[in-house]
Amino acid sequence: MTNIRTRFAPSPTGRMHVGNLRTALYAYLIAKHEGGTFILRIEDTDQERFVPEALGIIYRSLEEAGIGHDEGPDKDGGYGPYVQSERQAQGIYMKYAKQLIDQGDAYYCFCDEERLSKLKKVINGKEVHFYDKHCLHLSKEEVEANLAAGKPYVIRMNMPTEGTTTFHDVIYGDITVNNDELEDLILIKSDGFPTYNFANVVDDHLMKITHVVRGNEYLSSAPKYNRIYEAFGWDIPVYVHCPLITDENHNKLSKRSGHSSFEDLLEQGFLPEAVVNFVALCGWSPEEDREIYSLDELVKVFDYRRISKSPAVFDYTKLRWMNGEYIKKMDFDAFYEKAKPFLESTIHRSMDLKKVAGMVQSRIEIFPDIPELIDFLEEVPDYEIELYRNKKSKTTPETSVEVLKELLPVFEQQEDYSNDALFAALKQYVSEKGCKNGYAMWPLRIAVSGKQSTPGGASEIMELLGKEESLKRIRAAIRKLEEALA
RNA sequence: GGUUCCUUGGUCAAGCGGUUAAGACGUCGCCCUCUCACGGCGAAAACAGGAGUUCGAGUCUCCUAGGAACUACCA
Repeated sequence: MTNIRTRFAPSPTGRMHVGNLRTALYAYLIAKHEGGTFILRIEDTDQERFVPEALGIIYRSLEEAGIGHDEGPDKDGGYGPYVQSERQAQGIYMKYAKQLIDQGDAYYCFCDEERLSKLKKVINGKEVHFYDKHCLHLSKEEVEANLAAGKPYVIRMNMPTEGTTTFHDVIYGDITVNNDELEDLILIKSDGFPTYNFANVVDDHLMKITHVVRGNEYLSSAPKYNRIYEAFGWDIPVYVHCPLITDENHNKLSKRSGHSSFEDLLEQGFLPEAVVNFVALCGWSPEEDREIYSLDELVKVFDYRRISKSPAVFDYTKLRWMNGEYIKKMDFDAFYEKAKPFLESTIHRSMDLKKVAGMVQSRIEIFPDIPELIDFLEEVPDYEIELYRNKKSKTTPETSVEVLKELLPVFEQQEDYSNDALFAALKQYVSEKGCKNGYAMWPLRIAVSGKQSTPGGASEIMELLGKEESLKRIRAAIRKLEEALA
């Protein structure tokens, strides 16, 4: 079996779209599953859209995702350079384009914008372009004269107008189009840079890419690329087109959704492993019935033939769930380190933050969930006394004052403010009074937290708060209730 | 408009001619429980429609409908 070589070929124009992340992941998994080579190539042929920071984003994102490349701009594997602008500077693309011209498969085109715009049509509010092969019919002399005069030009592929072209995709099968649908696409732009179409084909061949993994948006143009391969007489790689990832409206996931890029997600408090896991399952499913996979496990089980054809909606809610699963499985110390900033920004009084972290670990899905869960530890929020009314515990504001007043001296005398000791004291009170746990626990919890639900119960909260603050809160609650009931 | 692709519950999806049509998220209910969460158990919820082929179709073919992508000197 030949060595599998796949590549991820982003263009440095901004943040890493989750669709791109998934493409990178699949390309990586396909290679690694077979012990192959994964290559990073930078497609910076569009100077206008190029943003320098994007390079850093690409490296950082791949690293955070754990998707390491074997070859790339920073790791020469003998197929460099791995940046297209550098390859362009070496004249690689022009050399191949000229070969095509010599063969009669491509031609110079001197049409200016004015002429081109006359070929545009607007159908249903959309601009539709087509090129009429005008410059194909230029005589050799005319071409020479134009070139000598320094007239700007592009190089176009001369597509056949009769017959059909078929290409094969592992996911979608055979796709056949009529050749008259094929446009004479531009190979080299007037600034001397290659287009994506051309650079991609040339580089994939030169870098011996065996499996081309890319988004489904290229599916309809794929037959055109086949013509280029054929004109050169090159082997056509295995195509793996991945289905689109869409938003809830089934449109291409865009920046407007607020979570379209890997960086967005990390900023929102998601763990990179969780995002990778989630994105792997967006458009692919394992043979076994299971959801949680580490990257290494994915490498083992990934079978690209199980990639699905239909587009997948990006389910933010499920991502949150999955992130929660990863958080619950985190080693406590690691969790604490990640949670610390959120803990410290909401709690300023002295308290055992590790205990707080422990209470919160099974209750959050992303780290930014922490503050609103524990804000009451810093300060009791303003609350309605109706909170004291609880059907199941059979409590009302009236029963609550009574209980709190009876409990106050108990806790004033209590010296050991550990959870266990406090809970024992409460149990004793409950059994002496002959009531249900909740009858006492509920009002006490409300008194010290001011919230309907809290991470941890009354005694756990009091342990964190300590004696002084706990008593202060109980007294304040009694006052609040008495005033309201008076 | 043209071309291409897609179509199983709200969402991700399994299924590859014979199943009570999995599972997960979400939703709801119950249990556990000092509230909530975790955990456990359970429920509601789907083969877009129509013709064929076949003893038998979610699975194969065709048509219709819906959706999406592409249709750039962007990738």
